[in-house]
Amino acid sequence: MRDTIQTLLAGELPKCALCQIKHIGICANSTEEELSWLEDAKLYRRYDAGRVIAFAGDRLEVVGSIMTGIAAIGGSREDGRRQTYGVLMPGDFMGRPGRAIAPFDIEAVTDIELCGFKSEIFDNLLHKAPLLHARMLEMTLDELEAARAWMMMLGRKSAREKIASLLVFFLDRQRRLDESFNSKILRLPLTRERIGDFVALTFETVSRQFTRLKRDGLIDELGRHTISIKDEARLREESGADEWG
Amino acid sequence: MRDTIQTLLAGELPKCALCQIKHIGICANSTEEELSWLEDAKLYRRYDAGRVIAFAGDRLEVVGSIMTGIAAIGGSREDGRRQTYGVLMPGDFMGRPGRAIAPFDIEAVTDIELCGFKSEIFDNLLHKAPLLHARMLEMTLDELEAARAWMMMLGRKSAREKIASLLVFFLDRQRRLDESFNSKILRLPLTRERIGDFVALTFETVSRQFTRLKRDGLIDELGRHTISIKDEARLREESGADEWG
DNA sequence: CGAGACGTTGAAGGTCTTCAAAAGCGGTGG
DNA sequence: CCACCGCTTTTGAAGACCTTCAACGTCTCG
Repeated sequence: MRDTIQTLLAGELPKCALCQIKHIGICANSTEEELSWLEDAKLYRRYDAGRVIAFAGDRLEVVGSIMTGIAAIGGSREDGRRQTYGVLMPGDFMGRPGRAIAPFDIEAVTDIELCGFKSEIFDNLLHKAPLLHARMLEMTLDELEAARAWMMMLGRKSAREKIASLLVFFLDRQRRLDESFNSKILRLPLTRERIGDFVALTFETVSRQFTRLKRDGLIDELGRHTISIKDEARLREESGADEWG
Repeated sequence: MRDTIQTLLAGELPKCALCQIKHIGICANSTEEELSWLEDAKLYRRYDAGRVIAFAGDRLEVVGSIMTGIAAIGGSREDGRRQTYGVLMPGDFMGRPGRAIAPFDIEAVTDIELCGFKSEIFDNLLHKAPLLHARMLEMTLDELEAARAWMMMLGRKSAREKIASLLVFFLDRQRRLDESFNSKILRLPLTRERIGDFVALTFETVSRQFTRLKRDGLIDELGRHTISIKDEARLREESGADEWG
């Protein structure tokens, strides 16, 4: 994070060629020409952990790809009930093209580095760059699929299944991000409350389920927010595995 | 339905110009040229009520726009738990472009007429018709937004709020479909069980909530599957209205 | 070290589910 | 036409699961 700031100050934007997420991001399928357009337009942004990047209804001036860190998309209601609708992790795209108003809250869960574009400029690029457009559609369809798989969990799973599902979900995401990574150690930088927002449980229930999963030997907690998966097969089984393929 | 079959046999496909959903469907923004391509490629399909159009994992040979009727996208698990992820109503697009395998079950809730395309042909059209592609992206983004709004309901709403939400949802959809339509009468051709799949409740709980909403004077049931909205304001209020704008 | 946020655990209570029975509705065939 | 069957719906009672309320423990950081 200090590196990035220095880099920005020095005016040396990291090259796309060196980008960690170029093979999974919005730019993954673009031609050299399209990439050069993107490279010219991009601007890095940082958001500190805990910062609300946008409240539902806000204009979102900058859209773009998460490079590092995690953001959460969610909503809340007057009485305080909250629900996380999805997470944005490295490679994911933040913001809706073609509509500047954010439909939901977006919050930086950890520190975030964004490879961003002013939203009007990105919209223009989208129109003149067909492969970028196609990738956008593909990613949106994937997200829709993921959102639907999530519904089964929200609506029909027990508390234990929900927590197991969450762990499997993040484990798979972590692995997808770094294919070489096959560790059983999961970093989960979320408070119990935020986990509850995610799977629609109270933080007390989340806590209880964690202690039971530990007691049953499926997982172990190494440090705050660091989980060791002791029995992945059973964890998957208990998550009601058929979903989110 | 007999009409349609005869029409098909006679080779007289209804013209796009006369189409009821042309202003909301996938073709809504296309140029004359793109429309002519679509018109040449289109083929009508009918599915009877109750028919499973595709099971999760099936190849979906035909994709396209729902012209009349309702389809449900959902999933189920070995133990019988089921969840509906979304409905397809006139104007909605059925099937995922670029991937022939259906990720979820698709079932015809009522009789359906589909303005369809063989999936490879549609994919090709999508590549050469930029406005069609843009519309596809727009519709997918809308669906994603709707799916996320739905999550708040699944995760955080009480049984009563869920049923109220469902009624408001279908009322709004019905009105959007036919702008002139401002009736307080809602046709809801779903069994209690299917409603339960939708909002993640058992059919018994659905039934109980309906009788309470009737008892409280918010709604009335005219006939099987026909609901009169007696107090729309309160129904909206009780649905926890901020969602699905 | 103290304050504040986060986490754990217990007990009580509420909401929804499960199990069960009966009634309503629609279609079919005698 | 009515009796009968299956499917849907309603309603009740019991029970499970999660939440709520409350207290205490733990970690981190000024």
